[in-house]
Amino acid sequence: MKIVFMGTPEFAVPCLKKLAESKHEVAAVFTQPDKPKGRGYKMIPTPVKAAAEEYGLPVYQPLSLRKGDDAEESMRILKDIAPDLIVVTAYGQILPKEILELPVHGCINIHASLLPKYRGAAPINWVLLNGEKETGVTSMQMGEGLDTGDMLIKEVTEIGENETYEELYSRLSIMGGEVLEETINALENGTLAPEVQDEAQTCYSPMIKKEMSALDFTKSAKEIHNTIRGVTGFTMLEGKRLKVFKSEILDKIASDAANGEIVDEKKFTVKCGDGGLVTFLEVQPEGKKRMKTEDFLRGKKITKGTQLG
RNA sequence: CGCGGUGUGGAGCAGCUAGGUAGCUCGUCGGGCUCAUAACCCGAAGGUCGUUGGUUCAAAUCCAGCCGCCGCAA
Repeated sequence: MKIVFMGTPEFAVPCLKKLAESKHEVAAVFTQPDKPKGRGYKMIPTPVKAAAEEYGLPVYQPLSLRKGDDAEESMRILKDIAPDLIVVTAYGQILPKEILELPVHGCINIHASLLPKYRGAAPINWVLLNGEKETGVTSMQMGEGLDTGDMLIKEVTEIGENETYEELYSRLSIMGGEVLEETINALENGTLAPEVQDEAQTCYSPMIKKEMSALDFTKSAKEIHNTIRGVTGFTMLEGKRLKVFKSEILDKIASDAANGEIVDEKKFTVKCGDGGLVTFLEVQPEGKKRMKTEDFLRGKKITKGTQLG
């Protein structure tokens, strides 16, 4: 089949690789325009662009597919290619109806959740924030609504108790590639069984905002742990920002410490709102590298009773 | 040229804004103690102080450029 791929972040790369290494022809790759990013506003190519270039695939980066000159240009290119299928994985743009209906087999999307739950932009974060026990990847036939299309293939995986966003993200992206492969095989064999999403079970996962990662020690140990896992927590230690990448919940309950107080300066354990205790395992001080707590504590002395936040 | 921080033995840091040949916690190696231990005691190895140039009798410490890493911001 002649396929056009659309995707942007790291998550989409395994899908692109599967396609590029398959017997199918990847006629074009669409990805978001490069953006100045990070210190010094360096222009960074999107991960998908970088991967596409490794395979020598033609890359297009229209500002928009819905309006403007870029949209018209893109439409012309797509019509010219006349793909049998368009695969979309975390592209970051809404496709207009003309494009959805252009390929013979329409457009297929790989989504990082068990639809119809967690439709939307940030399913992986929200699954962790909500402390879900399992999640997965779903492929679907794209319709006009956001993540509302008929489901094709679904794969489930368990979430580890201390699993973080980064870890789950990379696992799901690999699963995404596998689900895509299966979906395309089934499509070719005519064995796909589209399933309509049950609207009653729907829930959305909106984009993450910066404030959401601030640790609120009046909340329970579980909520704090889930915040750290889902969006990376941060708090203030002696007036400086401290990011928290990894943590674990202790079985013990704190005695009489205040919320957000360090109760074990040897392990960096903090008391939470419900009396539960959370130990930070990996942190990053302002202006410093990310490091394990044990390394951090070698250089920085913290004392029992210090208040965070 | 967006703002700011930082670069010191294997790891994390101090020292630097009062220039004078490097220190702490941990790790490593050797030995000891212990029923035993990731515990404790004694000892050792290991650093061109990111890089280039400048000031100086003398620079990790002052000045300039460069490189790298990080926070904020997008």
